[in-house]
Amino acid sequence: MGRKSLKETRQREIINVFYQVAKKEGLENTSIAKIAKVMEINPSLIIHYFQTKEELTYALIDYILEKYLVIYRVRRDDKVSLRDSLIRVIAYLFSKKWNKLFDDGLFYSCYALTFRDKKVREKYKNLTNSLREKLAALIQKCHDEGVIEVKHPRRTADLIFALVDGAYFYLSVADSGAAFEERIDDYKMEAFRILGFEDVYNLPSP
Amino acid sequence: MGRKSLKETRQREIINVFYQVAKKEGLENTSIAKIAKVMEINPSLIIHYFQTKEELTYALIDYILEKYLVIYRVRRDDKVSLRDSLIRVIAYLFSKKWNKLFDDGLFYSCYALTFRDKKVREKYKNLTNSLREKLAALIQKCHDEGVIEVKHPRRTADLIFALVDGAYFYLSVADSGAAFEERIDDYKMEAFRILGFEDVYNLPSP
Amino acid sequence: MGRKSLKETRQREIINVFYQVAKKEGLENTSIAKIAKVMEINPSLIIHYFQTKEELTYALIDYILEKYLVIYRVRRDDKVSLRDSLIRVIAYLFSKKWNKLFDDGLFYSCYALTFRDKKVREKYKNLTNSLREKLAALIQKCHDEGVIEVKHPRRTADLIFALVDGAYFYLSVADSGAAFEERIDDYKMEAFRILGFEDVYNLPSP
Amino acid sequence: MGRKSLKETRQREIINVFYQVAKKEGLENTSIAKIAKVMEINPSLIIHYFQTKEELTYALIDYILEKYLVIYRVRRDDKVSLRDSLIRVIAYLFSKKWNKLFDDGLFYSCYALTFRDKKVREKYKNLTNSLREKLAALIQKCHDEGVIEVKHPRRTADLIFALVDGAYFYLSVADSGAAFEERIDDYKMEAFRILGFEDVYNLPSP
DNA sequence: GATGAATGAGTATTCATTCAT
DNA sequence: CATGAATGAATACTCATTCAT
Repeated sequence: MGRKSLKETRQREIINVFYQVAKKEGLENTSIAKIAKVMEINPSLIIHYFQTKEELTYALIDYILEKYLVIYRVRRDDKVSLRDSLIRVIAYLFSKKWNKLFDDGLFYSCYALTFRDKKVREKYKNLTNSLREKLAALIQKCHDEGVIEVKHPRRTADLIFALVDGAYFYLSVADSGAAFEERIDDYKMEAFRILGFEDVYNLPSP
Repeated sequence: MGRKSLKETRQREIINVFYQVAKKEGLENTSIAKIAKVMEINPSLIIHYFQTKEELTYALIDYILEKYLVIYRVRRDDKVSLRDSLIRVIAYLFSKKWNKLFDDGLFYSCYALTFRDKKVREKYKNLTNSLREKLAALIQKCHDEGVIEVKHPRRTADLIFALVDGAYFYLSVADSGAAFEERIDDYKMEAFRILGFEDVYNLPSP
Repeated sequence: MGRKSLKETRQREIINVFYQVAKKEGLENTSIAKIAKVMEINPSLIIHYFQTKEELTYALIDYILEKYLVIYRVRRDDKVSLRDSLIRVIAYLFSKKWNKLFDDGLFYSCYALTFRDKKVREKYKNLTNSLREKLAALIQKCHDEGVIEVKHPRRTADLIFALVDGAYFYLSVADSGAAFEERIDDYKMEAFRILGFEDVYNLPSP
Repeated sequence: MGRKSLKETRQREIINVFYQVAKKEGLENTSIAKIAKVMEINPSLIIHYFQTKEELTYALIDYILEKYLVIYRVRRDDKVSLRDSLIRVIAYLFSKKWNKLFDDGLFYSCYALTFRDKKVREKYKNLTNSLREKLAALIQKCHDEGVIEVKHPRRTADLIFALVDGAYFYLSVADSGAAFEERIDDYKMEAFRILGFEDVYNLPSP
């Protein structure tokens, strides 16, 4: 009864193109018409699937934020020690790969919406909190098993993420290409110091 | 030297209103027409003073960035010891007052332009670098005079600013009001630790 | 005879909702999509039943006009004298009840179509004429049986309906609520005078 | 200082074209774009002069309603007796010329707005009232000078206008062309009877 | 220095409708 | 019988900008 629903796949497609266009031209310069043009469909079809531009933007933001939670999905490798697990996560956070998860310009544009849109704020809040909580949990575990000694796991996680965010914020503007990788290491080292890894030299690459 | 040209004061006025409107409605929703309406002048007059919207935006960004350099303008008080001077600066960086220098939403919106606009990137780069350099210079001085012991002043300054930027980035979404002030202290403490002030308890308020 | 086809009942339902929505939002603001939304059905289904929007509008107009013929359906009560019958009809025409038969705004919107749409004009023409003819017939009968003395029954019916239409036209804008009922009486009295009822005081309420 | 204002003349022009287009295609089918196309100007210019479609519609309604007050502007001819003055006005009200003052379809479309738009209602209310008041004043004067004998001038004026409005309402739908002129006379005669002119035969044509 | 006229491209959204399932 | 996909044209309105005065 009724035609086969393409809703989910179509919505994915649209969001994908939205992301691509916004990456290139900026969030504020990306209109429904432009997305439609790239997709070679009619603008009203996009409205058909998302009702309003607002809805579309929320969907984009969900799409962004989902990507970031990936980091904790990979772990759980029995052969890897807890210690190495933590080291890997930290190394990942300060790696090009993590930075490339999502286009920075777009990320900050969406982030800026946070200050005027409650729903967006809630979404970002959830992401940032769950990222920190999960790191805190890992730190706690390491502490419990004697791998490291940390008094306030959540606070420590917060500090590390501050370094991550602060580093990317600055380096995005300050350096491009080669210099970036070099300088990010300073921040990573500080993160290890905060955790009490004074002597981590040759880190396993993520 | 005669009085300031009408042009300059007019331009200031316009940028000021631009800032106010953008703060309320968002950068991308602020048009020349809206600014003109608030000022009760003709939109063409704004074009007359800035030629293009782009120029106007650059002017807004300069206006923002100028504000931040204020921090180093206040210092230079002979009665204050070097040590206290440094403590004050750090305390200032992690204070409500610093955070309130400029509207965050607008700040990040402008920052996002960085990724698509070379000129904007250059401006931000200059600001962030000069903020870090000045802090590095202060740290160096403190080191030279034996107040603290720091191996890489610039690297240390970078770390501290990463904490500043990372902290604000997170706290803007995570907490509002009271909680903010409480949690920012964790980051400040870490900054002091990085500088080697293990025992700073009662900090002079900035 | 079996039960009514689903088609007919569905069509009725749709027209009913059309009427409700148009009453609230205006004829020109009522779209197929809005009707469908209220009914929680698919817009295409409405098209399925009516083919085009035009057809749907014609159906709405039929629906309106049918209502008005009700007035003559009630009569035929053997115990009521001819004279009282006529008085009742007149009283009904100038009553709140008659006025409430159909939403005025919508009625005039549809009426306005008359000037551009031949079919609509024909429909309204049929309604107005049959209303007048039936009143004329009643007047004739009254005349024939000596109840009143009227030279040109149809012309008299026309005059009375002019008073009805003219009164509602004016009073709809001029007065709301209480004043309405009061002022409509002036017109009713004039109608009675036209018919030669000089002394009708306590009219039977319709 | 500044460019010469074309505002009033341009606005007139726009309203004029609005009227023409709406007359042909119906009020609800007349868009800003269509008006602009006919005028060979840019749609945004219309917005420049009227801000919103709503404003534009109000202006159209004012334009319509103004026309109707013309009737009383012509009079005041010293050589014409009061009696003839009144006869002329009545004859005018029931003449083709009065009917042609404004396109009927459009008039009723605008009138229909009355039921959903307070401002429009107020406008129509003012028009209908001032038309009636002015006729009432003339009737009063005629009464005072013994030309006619009328108890309730305003009520009488109301009845006459009910006949006018009711007549046009019906005849617009019922008859076109020749028959119209013939049948309108019945209503006119009734108006004269209401005023007590039993014997007006050869009326001066308006 | 300032206004208002005018443009043309662009915005999100709505509309009636067709067609496949 | 009913749904959802898809279209294409239309809507009011906003925008940055140019130009005449």
